[in-house]
Amino acid sequence: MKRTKIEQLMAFEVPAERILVKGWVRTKRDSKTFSFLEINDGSCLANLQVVADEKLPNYEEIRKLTTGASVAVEGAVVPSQGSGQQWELQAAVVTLVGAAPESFPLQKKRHSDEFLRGIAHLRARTNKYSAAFRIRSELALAVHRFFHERGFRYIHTPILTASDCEGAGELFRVTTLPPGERLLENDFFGVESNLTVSGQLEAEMLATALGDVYTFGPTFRAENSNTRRHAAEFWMIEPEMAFCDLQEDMDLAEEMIKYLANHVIDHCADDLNLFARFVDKNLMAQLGVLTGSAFERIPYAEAIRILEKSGASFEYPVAYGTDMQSEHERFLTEHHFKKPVMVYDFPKTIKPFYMRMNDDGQTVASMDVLVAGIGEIIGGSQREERYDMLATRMDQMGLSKEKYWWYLESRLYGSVPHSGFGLGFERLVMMVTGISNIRDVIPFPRTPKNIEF
RNA sequence: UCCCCGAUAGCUCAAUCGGCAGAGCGGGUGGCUGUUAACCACUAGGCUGUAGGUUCAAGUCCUACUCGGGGAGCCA
Repeated sequence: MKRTKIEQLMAFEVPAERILVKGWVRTKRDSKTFSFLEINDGSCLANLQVVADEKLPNYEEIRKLTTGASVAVEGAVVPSQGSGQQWELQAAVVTLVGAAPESFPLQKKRHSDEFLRGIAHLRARTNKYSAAFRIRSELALAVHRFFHERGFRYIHTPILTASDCEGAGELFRVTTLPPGERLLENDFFGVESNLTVSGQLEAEMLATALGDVYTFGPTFRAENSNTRRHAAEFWMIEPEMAFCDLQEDMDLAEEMIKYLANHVIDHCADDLNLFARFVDKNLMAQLGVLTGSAFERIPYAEAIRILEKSGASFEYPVAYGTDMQSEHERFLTEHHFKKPVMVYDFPKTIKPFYMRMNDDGQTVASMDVLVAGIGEIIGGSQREERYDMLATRMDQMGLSKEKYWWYLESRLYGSVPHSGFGLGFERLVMMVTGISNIRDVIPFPRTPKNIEF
């Protein structure tokens, strides 16, 4: 008999004579002559209540089942006599698939996130983490749907690269040299190579061929960051659009965030409800603001003026020409505007070489999207498409035009205005679930000194 | 990397001024009950993160280290 997933069973409209369910025991309650088993198979948040009667030939064994054991149950789906669930499974056959000794660390009680991080191989069996990873899966699907519906092509950019100065942080070296060997010409690629910190430069090449493209893949940063919103390995979504200016870039960023949030609201109601009840009481209100209001758009210079006139006391001074600190970003999005804010046209001195120079010669066509609780969730820009201007900027910032010859050359042949941005996928999952630590939205997170699982 | 906080039973946490190491949950045993964070009784479970130091006496005070959390920087 083919097994029925609990998610499907919960949607039954009429009883069923015989079905097969397989899953893990979440808890067991014993009566005098029978036992209730709560079975979860990961297909949804809900458990299935199984009624196992003492007449079953292996009832002695069932009586000894503990939390964590895996079982297969065959029986009839009937309306539940108790309240709390519509259906229950009247067991005809209960088979123990894998026992769980009393050392099983997950109990039917609340555990701390810190404890669960130490048992990452088991924590997905809890309500909170299975819900988080189901939402993560659903969000990934929604990303592809969003772009597909708009005629974007999904492209795969290299994970191994020789780029070493894209201005996006420290790099993980990749080598096949034995320890101690230092001769780069003997290395696999013959040059220094690293894990990618961004697929943007390659995505630009594809955008100027396919039109609208996006990447969605792993990204690696060797920064020694110890915060709740940084990981050494994370997934990034990077759309890149030909014939697109900064305004259109911001339009897409706003539309995308709203689309993704709405998708989860529409498709993950049960899982989302868990987070709204137990993780972040303000979650639904936050998502309402996110999906229901136009994002504020202000130039960097105006953001600085607002901060200067705010009267708020900041630990770090507000000054034109410097990067905004976390506290400044939080003030803008959480206190001043109370909704997502897009800051654009940053001074050229604090942004990378590839961003398009504005007519004022001082600012570049860049933008950050700031949201409450997370901070910067998107960073993007219109790219410098003018060959001479790009070459000048590379010289000014000390980049090798020889090494990036192909990037520069793309501006020589049919160059077009184009724009794109990077969206941190994990920060998106955090935003939608209210989970406050990035380590809890990645099944097996990689952070400094943490690669055990 | 810097600043702050923490580490006590399998888990979540108590332990007053430095004075006998505690509870709930989970485990085991027995009871009760169409139960649903089930309930009731009994029971086992500890080198208080590691290494030093102060003291008649350290979970508690001091030093170093390890691990964890929060904040900052870097960014997505």
